[in-house]
Amino acid sequence: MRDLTGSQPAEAGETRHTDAVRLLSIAAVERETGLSKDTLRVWERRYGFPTPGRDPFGERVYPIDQVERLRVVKRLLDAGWRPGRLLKMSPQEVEALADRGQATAAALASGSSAPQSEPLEPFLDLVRAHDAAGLHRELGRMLSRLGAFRFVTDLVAPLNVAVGEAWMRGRLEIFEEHAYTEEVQVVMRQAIAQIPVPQTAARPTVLLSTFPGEPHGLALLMVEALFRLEGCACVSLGVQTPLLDIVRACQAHQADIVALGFSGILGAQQVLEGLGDLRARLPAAVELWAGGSASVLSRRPVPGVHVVQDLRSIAGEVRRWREAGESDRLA
Amino acid sequence: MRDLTGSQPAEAGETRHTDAVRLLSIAAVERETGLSKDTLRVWERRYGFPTPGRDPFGERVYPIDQVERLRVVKRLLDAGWRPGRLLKMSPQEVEALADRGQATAAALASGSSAPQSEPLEPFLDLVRAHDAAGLHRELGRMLSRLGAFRFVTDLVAPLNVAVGEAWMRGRLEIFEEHAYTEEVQVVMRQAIAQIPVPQTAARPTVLLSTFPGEPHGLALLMVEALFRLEGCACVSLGVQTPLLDIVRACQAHQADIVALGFSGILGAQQVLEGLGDLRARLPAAVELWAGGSASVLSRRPVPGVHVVQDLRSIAGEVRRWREAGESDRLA
DNA sequence: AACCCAGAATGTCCAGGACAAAATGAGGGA
DNA sequence: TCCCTCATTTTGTCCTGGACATTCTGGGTT
Repeated sequence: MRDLTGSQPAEAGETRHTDAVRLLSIAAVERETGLSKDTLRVWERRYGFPTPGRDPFGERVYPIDQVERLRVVKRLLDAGWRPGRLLKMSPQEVEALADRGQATAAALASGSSAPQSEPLEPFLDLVRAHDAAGLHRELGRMLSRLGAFRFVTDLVAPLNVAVGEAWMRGRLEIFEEHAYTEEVQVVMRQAIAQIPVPQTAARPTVLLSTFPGEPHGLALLMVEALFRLEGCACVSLGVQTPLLDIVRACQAHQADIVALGFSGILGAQQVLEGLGDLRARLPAAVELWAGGSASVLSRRPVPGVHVVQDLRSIAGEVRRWREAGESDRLA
Repeated sequence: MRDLTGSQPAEAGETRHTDAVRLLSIAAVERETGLSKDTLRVWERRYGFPTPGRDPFGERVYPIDQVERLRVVKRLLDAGWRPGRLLKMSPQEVEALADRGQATAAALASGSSAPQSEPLEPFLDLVRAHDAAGLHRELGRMLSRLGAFRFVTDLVAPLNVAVGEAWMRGRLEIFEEHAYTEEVQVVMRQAIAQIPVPQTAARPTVLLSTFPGEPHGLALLMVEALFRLEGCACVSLGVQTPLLDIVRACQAHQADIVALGFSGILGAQQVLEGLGDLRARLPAAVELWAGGSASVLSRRPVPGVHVVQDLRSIAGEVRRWREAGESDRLA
């Protein structure tokens, strides 16, 4: 493997070191940005950006700042912009756009659908202060104060957005984001453990997972908590389950609903193709729910796939399922 | 979109629908098997397998049974076999190999290092029965009965090996392994939560993570539990932290020990280079511990890296650190 | 306004060549 | 016998440049 992202031996010398840290191979950029190698090459050919250098073997090496710009571009792409325009703009213009674009998106998220989100700054401060214990304590406190439902919808969800945003802008180190995720996960699992388990075989039975390539599992925990609060039986497969295995698991567990999370790292085409494919393989009686921050979901509906726009709507949707199912099952 | 794998509407007729479920695009095969598109194409060119058909646009379509065979091949590949041999064999030979091949490695692992393991079969039966609730209950019971230490060393560790091996042999579906991992993770976090937190700033402070490309986080939880039992302060970054961020986190958290897990997914060279590089970047006073099932660790020692062969030895090693540190700090 | 269509834009696929990294195996000491 | 070294084979990833289905855009028409 010719990975230049930091696996050089220590003896390689300082220059090499510095280079290794600042330069990424095309595979690494694919991992970091979610843009496929094909796309990266064709952008270079067509639009003249990115402009990677070449290593001694003639292979592309991407400077870290171009990778960061690519990340922003990816975000704007998801927001509906088109590459032809974005890639001809100067880095400053792109930055400005990102600021503006996010402002509207943030307003949309916190203004209309999150009317009374908790103040987030104190938590971000704890993350930046590397105070894991303090973050844990404060999250636990908020869990007790708000209850599991509001904890998820009013605190964790907007906080995730804020942290993701800060990370994308370079306002947060990767390790800080990792530590945050870990701590939230601990508290989320604690929250789930506190939800009483229904005595009898509960319906609907919900199968939770993500597609391969989608490593973001935090949202899964949040959704699991909300389903559990509604008295559903949940089976989580963790992240990155191959499609064929989701089908098998659905059969094995007699699931009524398959719920999948999408963070936006997967390409639009991959998401749509995968959902369509899965829909075709699942029995028609099984509902397929998709949610998450990936904007493809709301922009292009997939027949037979139920898009959950807002965490808060899960309760209502479960009620819908129960009412619909009742009449079906009686028939 | 040229997807033939499942985005057909249900009304498209039976034949069409059957095709959609039976044939996968190269992107779908990549998703299902984890083999890259490049690899799939080059195998076809070199070894004559797989032998996908072509759709009306000249693009590869893989029959589902070839995809299944590719999944078996991928498993054997991970077990150390080489494609050149595997792909020239008949499907039957490959199947036979999947059964036989792992017997040796498994005997080696479970025979010597787990002298008084708890009986594992009941747990494997629960996994195979898809009884998540039962598995949860029994694990919880064992946690109470054995205590956290023996729960980790005598039950979870050998159980992980057994599950991994069962999967290798094709005795366990991927989704069953996923469900198992998820359930164990829940109980492990519960176990960790029960360990009392030391009042004062505890030493050593341990930073836990894995390298990029190493997604196996269960072992991290087990190690965290053992460190916590020894009264250490733990900061877990979750999996896949870039090397530089490990260094930064180490600095930010004033860690005394950096502990990394290796499952064997990463190549030998990547592991050794990464460890050497990290060692060079960390202050000399910070110890670097590496553990896990990756065999490289025991075969080739890295100067300045402490290899932890057995989970049971962590307690003793922490004691060693404290004693050594005491004299250092007094000096 | 609603609809439609030509042309531009865009992502994915293909072929076949190249080559570094990893694995293998033979040969030569300790 | 065991271990190390070095040449050879194997194997995955990257490259170039081309093709094309699909989606989007921007008129023009009903």
